Amino acid sequence: MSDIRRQRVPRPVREQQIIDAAIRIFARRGYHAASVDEIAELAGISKPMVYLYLDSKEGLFLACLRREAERLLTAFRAAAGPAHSPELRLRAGLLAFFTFVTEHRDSWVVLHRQSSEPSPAITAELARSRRELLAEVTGLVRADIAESDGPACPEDDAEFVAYTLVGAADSLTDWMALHPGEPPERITLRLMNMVWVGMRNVLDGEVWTTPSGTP
Amino acid sequence: MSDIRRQRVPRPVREQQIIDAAIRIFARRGYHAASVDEIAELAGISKPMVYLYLDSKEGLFLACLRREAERLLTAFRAAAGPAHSPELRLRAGLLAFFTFVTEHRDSWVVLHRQSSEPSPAITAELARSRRELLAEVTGLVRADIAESDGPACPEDDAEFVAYTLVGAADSLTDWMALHPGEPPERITLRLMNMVWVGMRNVLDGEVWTTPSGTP
DNA sequence: CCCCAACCTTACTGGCGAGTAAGGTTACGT
DNA sequence: ACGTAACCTTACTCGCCAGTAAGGTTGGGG
Repeated sequence: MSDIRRQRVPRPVREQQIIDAAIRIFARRGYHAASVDEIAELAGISKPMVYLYLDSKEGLFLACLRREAERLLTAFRAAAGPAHSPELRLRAGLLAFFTFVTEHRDSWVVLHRQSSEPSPAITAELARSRRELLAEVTGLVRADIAESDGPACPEDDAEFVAYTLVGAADSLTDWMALHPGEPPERITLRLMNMVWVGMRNVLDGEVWTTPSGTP
Repeated sequence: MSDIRRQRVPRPVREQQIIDAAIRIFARRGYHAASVDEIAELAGISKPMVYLYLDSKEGLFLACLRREAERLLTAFRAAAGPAHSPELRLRAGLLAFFTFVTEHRDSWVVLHRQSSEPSPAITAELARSRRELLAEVTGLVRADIAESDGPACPEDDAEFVAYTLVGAADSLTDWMALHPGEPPERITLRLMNMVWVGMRNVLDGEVWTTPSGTP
């Protein structure tokens, strides 16, 4: 009848379309529950194409992981690189992160919310991308120590702070979903506000005293 | 040969054994990849028993969810309840949380690291348990506002802080796995240190100025 | 002693989904 | 024009796993 046959498309383009579709489905269903048929259908293609271009379900997932990890890290570095003080770099990095997640929610889910271990290769790639993001943040925190205090930076305290920041940011991702109006700028602002002062406390060694109002 | 026949055991006990096993497997493999056979085997029992006692795979998962959510919340409330100031209550709550996660890592994974949506009932239960934990933390934060400032507490700022805290704590769970020596007390201390001062900033309304060293 | 209820098993079915075999169609270079 | 390589499909196989049917064992109350 209506001769809308499926458009023929060159391989690199098709690959990206498949990966786009895969990210949506993997994010919705999780790795195991996602079916290659469904991904193929969303990509407007039939299943064997997926296997021809990406080898296997695992290969497809790895391709998603690699592409999105690259994107996020690039965005983060591009934002945090040029700023002048460590504080401003961290701010810019966080803003880039929240912007990225706002625009690519599914990517973040695929990258960071996968508890199970589908296969060694996937576990490794997942670990790698997380490590790289953490390393980036840890670097910023370290830079801050170096600049302000000088010596005696406590070994893993920078890492501790980085974990706290990344975890907070991840969780705030959910908060954003509940408050669609909030712009990434405001969230960044509040988080910086909340965390910047305290970071110094931790990095200078703990000084917590049982506090204010003990009746 | 050796006549170690499987012990006969009353129903309520067996149910708990099955749930224990299920939590381990669900945490390791995720909901979909976990097989009921494997759970049954780990529980020292055959598959039909699982269906007899827990109805279905979904029912089994729900039972895990309910039992562990209950445990965690109870531990949290028991710790946070008796302390005197909001600050001490929060500290005690966090300590209880880190202690719980140290002792029941799998439970936390099952409760909080499930991105996919296996079924409406599971999604609902998962959402419920998270909401309750968040509500508990939000309550502590609110109480703090009320005590110190008085009026004009910003609507969702308490919620914002709660999300930050829970996310940070969750992420620090991974950090703990990397540093097996660290006792929950030290982690709690550092987190309080890092976050307590800044919380006030956020709750009093944002006051962030582009900072210190702008060359 | 003997029976019934609670406990437990082996041995199936049925469907879903990863991966594949075999071949059809269009663009493009010559 | 026409062949060939790139693009794409229909129609399977095969294994895994949720869920079930049918029946075996044991202890404790009459």
